[in-house]
Amino acid sequence: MNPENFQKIDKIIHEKGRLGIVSILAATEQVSFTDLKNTLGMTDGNLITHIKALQNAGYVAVAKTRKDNRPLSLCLLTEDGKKAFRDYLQLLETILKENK
Amino acid sequence: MNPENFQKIDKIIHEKGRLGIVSILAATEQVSFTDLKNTLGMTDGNLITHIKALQNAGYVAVAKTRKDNRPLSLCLLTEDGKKAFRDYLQLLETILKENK
DNA sequence: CCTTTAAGCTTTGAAAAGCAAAGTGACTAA
DNA sequence: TTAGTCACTTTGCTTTTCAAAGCTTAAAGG
Repeated sequence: MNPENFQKIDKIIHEKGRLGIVSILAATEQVSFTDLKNTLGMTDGNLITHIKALQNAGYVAVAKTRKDNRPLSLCLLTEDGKKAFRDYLQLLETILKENK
Repeated sequence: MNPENFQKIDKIIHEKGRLGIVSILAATEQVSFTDLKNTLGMTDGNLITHIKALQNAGYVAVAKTRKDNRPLSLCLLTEDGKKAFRDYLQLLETILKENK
């Protein structure tokens, strides 16, 4: 049991909602705001707040495009985001192992 | 990738600080306030707040004893707490597997 | 045209959570 | 007696979370 591991947890990714967002982006490369919302069952306001937090951390980039004459915000993980997520998963695994 | 898993995460345990507390208690059965503080490197105020949150959730019990004429608060996981932690670890494992 | 409706975000403000500084109370050594 | 320390607790400030309401653009109906 190494207590330092807990302090190392990346709070940006660790949050429930954002963990969902990042997981989806890690699996799917590029996902729209609306798809994220529907998939995760989050409210608009909640989702955009978390996306902003991920953007501020430099983990997610948002490309504002249009489709069928409607806004279409495409979200994707940056390289930093991918690395942060890999590190996060790694750390979780370590913590899991220690707790068995 | 099952998005429901993220919503299932137990927020009480998921928080960084409390995850540390619960892990230690799961491994060590009974730990004093001061030992928790030193092991986790948390401030007094922060630690007691998290312990209270765990108590309110029914996950942790605190026995207030004395030793060498000083207060000694012994913390331990309740059965509910043990179960909640097991479930949490299980869920993390599932999430980890899905992200590989 | 001009209103209404809807999609797709954004803003906002209230509520909850996190955190450390200051406070308390019981002892203890000087 | 009083200054100090230990072991918590309280307090209040800051940050974060979250959903309701708002904004903007676009199509549909009259």
